[in-house]
Amino acid sequence: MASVLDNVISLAKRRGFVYPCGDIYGGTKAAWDYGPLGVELKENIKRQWWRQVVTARDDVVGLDSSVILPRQVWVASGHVGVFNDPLTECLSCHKRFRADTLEEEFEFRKGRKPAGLDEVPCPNCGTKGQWTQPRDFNMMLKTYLGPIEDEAGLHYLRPETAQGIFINFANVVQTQRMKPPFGIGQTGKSFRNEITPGNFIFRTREFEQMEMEFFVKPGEDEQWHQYWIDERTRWYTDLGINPDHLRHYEHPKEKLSHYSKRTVDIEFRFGFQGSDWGELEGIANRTDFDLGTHSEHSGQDLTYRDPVSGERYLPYVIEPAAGLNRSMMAFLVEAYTEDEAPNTKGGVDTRTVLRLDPRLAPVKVAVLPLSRNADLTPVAKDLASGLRQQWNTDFDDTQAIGRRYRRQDEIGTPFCVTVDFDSLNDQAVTVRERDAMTQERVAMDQLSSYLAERLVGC
RNA sequence: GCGAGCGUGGUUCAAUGGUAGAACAUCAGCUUCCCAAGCUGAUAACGCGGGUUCGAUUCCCGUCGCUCGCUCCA
Repeated sequence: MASVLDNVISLAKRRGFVYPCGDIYGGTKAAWDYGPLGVELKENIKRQWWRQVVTARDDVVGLDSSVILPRQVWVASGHVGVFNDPLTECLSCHKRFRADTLEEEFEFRKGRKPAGLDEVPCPNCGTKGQWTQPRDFNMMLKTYLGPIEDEAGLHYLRPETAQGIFINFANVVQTQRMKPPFGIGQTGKSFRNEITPGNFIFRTREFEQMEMEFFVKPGEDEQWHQYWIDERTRWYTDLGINPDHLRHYEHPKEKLSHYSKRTVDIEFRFGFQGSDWGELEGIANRTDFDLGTHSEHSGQDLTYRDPVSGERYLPYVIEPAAGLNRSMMAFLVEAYTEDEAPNTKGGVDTRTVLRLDPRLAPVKVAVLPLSRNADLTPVAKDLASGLRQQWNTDFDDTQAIGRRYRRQDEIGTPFCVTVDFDSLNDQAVTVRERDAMTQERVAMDQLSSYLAERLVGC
């Protein structure tokens, strides 16, 4: 029995949302390319995020920083240390552990340092001393700038977009005259050598983030944290996610990241095997860790001086960090529905409909001549090229009209415009709406304003 | 990276140690065609490499990819 998730994945591949990367050469592990419809959907999601978090506010500005950054940035951020764990694997049960943690725990229990890993039993299965050589698991992707591959050219691809914001904090404060509380938002690709990629586009080594760092006065951080948790949750529900399919996950204190005081995840009910829920977005209180560590490592004073009180402080940071590819998957899962629809044969068909919010739908309007015909086709083509200046518009005159409606339903197109033989006389067309399948006769010269009323924000 | 399972057109399924068959989908034509209609025709697959063999999609090995597990976290 195929799950909704399976159906969504197969629809995404079949209709050109997502393709396996490097397909013709056998593929690349857990990497995906976004097809013509996928890139539209992704861009639409990004645009809605940018609107809510950046342009619709007077206290947030945007940024687009480099993907490749020097090693020192990642030393300061803690990523070189944190993502460089020497891991060893039990030869018996194949569980992996941090080698240094194993030795520390041994010392804690026995009161002395172990002579080597040979002496340490596996915490999982108890087998003693059967370990692989500890290996570095560096989560960051390396590259070398300059033609010679040496240490001096060693750079990392960013594992998060956030650091690009922190190192530009002073630039933005100076040039934009920003005063806390204020934020800097950025979308873009990040890279992590995940141990366990998978679940379609949910976890990949190359992925796209939508992050915003909101700088506040210490002491005001907790209320702003809650504010952004609420704002960001509302964003998802406003774009059509059922609140029952969302939940908040509070990270337990002992599992918090090295930079975080409190983190709350927004999770979506994806319906994965094993655990249904998966994280869409983490909203972290990063305290003054980042500005502090960059002050220290760079030697640049990143404190903010309040011009009224004269007070100097290092702002705290509230970070809503969302995964674009994940949210695209969530919107697809949420939108996917199968209806029973009567067909002309007197039977019942399954009608697959992507009930995407019109703002997210890759195609807004499809223009369909009732049949391929020397009179109808040119009229419909003209109509389509007019609409295309404003909205992403499909034109389709193949096969039967019913089939074309279903095709558009499957990719979530909110409106289909049908040009028929009456149109040639009355200068009007039939507008068919996706969800209710209602049909309305609209004069051609009114069509643009008719659609504009129904495609607000697109 | 390790362990287990799996790889046949776009999708879902067949068959076979003697070079693959169907349905749906797609495309073209006919049909004044409003919810996957009909008729005719067409395109299209054994993941890749090696071995055994007269001959491999089938057996063996390797590799690549997918799924699940190792908690990675957007």
